[in-house]
Amino acid sequence: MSSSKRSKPQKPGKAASISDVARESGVSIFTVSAVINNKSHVGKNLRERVENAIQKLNYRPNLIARSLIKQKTQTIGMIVPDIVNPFFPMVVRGAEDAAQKHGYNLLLCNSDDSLAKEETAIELLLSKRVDGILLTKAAGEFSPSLRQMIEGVNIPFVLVMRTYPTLTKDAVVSDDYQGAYEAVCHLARSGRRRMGLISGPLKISNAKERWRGFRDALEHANLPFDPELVVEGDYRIESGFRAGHALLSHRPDGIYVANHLMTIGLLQAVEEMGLKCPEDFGLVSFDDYPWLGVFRPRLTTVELPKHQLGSEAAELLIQRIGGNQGKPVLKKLSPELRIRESCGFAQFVSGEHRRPGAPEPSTISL
Amino acid sequence: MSSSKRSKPQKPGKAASISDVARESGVSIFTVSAVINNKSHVGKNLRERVENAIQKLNYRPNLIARSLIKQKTQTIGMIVPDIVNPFFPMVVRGAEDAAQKHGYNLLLCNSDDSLAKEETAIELLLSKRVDGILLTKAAGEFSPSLRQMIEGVNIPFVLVMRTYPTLTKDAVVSDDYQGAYEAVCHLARSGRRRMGLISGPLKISNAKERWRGFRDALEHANLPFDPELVVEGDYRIESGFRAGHALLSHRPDGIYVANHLMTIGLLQAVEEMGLKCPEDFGLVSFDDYPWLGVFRPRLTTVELPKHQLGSEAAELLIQRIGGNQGKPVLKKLSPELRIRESCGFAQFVSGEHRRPGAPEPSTISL
DNA sequence: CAGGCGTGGCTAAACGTTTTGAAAAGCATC
DNA sequence: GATGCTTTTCAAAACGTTTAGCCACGCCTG
Repeated sequence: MSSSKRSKPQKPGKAASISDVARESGVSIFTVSAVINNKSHVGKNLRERVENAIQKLNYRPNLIARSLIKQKTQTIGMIVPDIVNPFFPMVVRGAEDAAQKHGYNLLLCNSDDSLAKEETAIELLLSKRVDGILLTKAAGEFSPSLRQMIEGVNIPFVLVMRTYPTLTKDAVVSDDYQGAYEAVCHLARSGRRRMGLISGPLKISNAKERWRGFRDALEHANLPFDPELVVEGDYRIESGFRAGHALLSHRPDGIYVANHLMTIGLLQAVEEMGLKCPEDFGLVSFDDYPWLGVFRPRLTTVELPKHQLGSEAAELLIQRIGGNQGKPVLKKLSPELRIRESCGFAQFVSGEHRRPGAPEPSTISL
Repeated sequence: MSSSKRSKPQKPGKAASISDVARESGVSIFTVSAVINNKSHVGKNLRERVENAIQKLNYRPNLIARSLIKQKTQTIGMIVPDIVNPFFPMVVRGAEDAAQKHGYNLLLCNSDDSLAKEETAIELLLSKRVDGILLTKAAGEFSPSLRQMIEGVNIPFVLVMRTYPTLTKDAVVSDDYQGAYEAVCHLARSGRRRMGLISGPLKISNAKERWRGFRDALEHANLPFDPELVVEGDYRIESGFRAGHALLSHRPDGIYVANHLMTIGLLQAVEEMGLKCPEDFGLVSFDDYPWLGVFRPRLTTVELPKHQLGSEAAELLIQRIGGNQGKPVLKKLSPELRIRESCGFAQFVSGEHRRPGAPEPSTISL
């Protein structure tokens, strides 16, 4: 109750500050702070007084001020190409869950796979002093100045889904090579011979990996690699549609598509051309989604552990933030081949309809 | 170059601060600050010296410190039930685009439609002193203490997609009543008589609105409202599946489903029961998605302007942050009926396949 | 030459926390 | 009563900005 030296009264519209609480309960700021962070060395008596004042004033510590002094914001920045691409929500969710668990929040940015937007986003995140950044890098190099910035300031980065040759940072990716390899091997096992690929942009690491997996699987199966049967798309629906037209005109009997959106485009092209899957060609796609249950034919896919990808990346980042030094780590998560109808491997396909949530009809964990 | 009184040297691992720049360029902190915020009153000479120093030190203003003094973080919090629900990514994207445009960032939280998680999230966002909050409210009341907190601290909220009776805040929603009304009218026009509804949780405003639209459309069409033909789901796939089984056993000849995920579940039930759409019943769903192009039959849907929903909400919020006082606003955005095959309104369905990106076969803007 | 005024720059206070170093208080021991 | 040891409390410095208030200077005006 006694008046401190320079305590100003709390303004009406403003949230209470720690000094308001101190004044209200007649103790010093230090004691209030101690109570908040419940340090042991506060007397029962005072602690109660302070807690009452906190209740009464509806006090809530200002984390901005805390961030300033602690030099930690408990926030991590996450940059994805586009949250609307159905691949990313689950990754973001995984990251958010892990972040949450450790008391971090997620500042989300979309780069649209544009280097310029990516740079702007990173600069902003650095200015906001996030504790670390999860980055699904757009294709292309950082500008030298940004690069210098990144090296200079000492906050950890973890690359998600895409590695980058000249960027020696931690990365959490799916084993895309393996996924593609198994997918194509499976097509070969089901009797396909003229194998086509709708690839992602080869400047992006995972597209390149899937391309390599495709190629090596052909070699392994003693099948020819025909450049005519490889079309590069950009991971979007429209490009899958165009690539589908281009590819199907060469009559492959097996197609592997490197992501879900392009598969949607492809299937539209397929219908337009009056072709049938799996009769005319076998199909394996990447990424699995709940709504695939409604697609006909049921798609054989290589499913990536999307949630895990996000959560492990966040966990790793948080470890780094916590001071865990050491060489950059490359973590590869195993994809999982889910065999359904579109590959034409009939014996694997159970006739009964699968209830939602029930186990997959056939699953090969790679 | 001259030594200031109490300037400490920059530590190696740390990012440069404004005082480092001041020392480097031999001016006061004030001048550096003026240059950064390019105030007019700085001489050309000094300005250049300062800019060089900024370059050299790779200086980047600390927005945390700025936030502390300006009492603005240039950050808005956004709480959605689950970013993995395909409805929300586009809404979030809309919000992010608008936020970005005005120099704000998005702090994203998932509530899983749980009141507890929602409260935790709001408290955290308030502590982090976001400038405003975009909220898709979970069903249920705020706890009194949180409510008091929200009223006390003076930051604006904008409700997204869902209003809430006892919460007099701004809201941006879709006109769900109208959307449902038109959907059901359309089913009636195409000759359906026994109309069924798979509804969302009626505690959620938009589910209730869609329910009302359904009921009134029946009345308008002189059709009976049969409680047996109304099943309440929870907006998830699984519930659509169960609701589908329950509903179809009563043989409706027209079904309106209140969101996309439940439609997926329904379609699985439909197949399992060996029924055909649109032969056995007409179907209209809510929300449109790119992958619907692959669904058969093509779904007639009521599309919501998802991106706009997010961006208008963010714009409104930012206006409020900017000090725009006034009564709470309720903004309703018009949905759009996209007629395809599933409603069985054959004459509207063009035979040719629609290319991606091409205009919809038939669109009725409500 | 006094007074007024714009220009360009500075000092210092403020924002709301954490934390260091020290002091006061309580208590047992010598 | 001095000494030492804990326990409890405090005042003040820091974090990196913005900004109000002030001052020195030069120029014009009367």
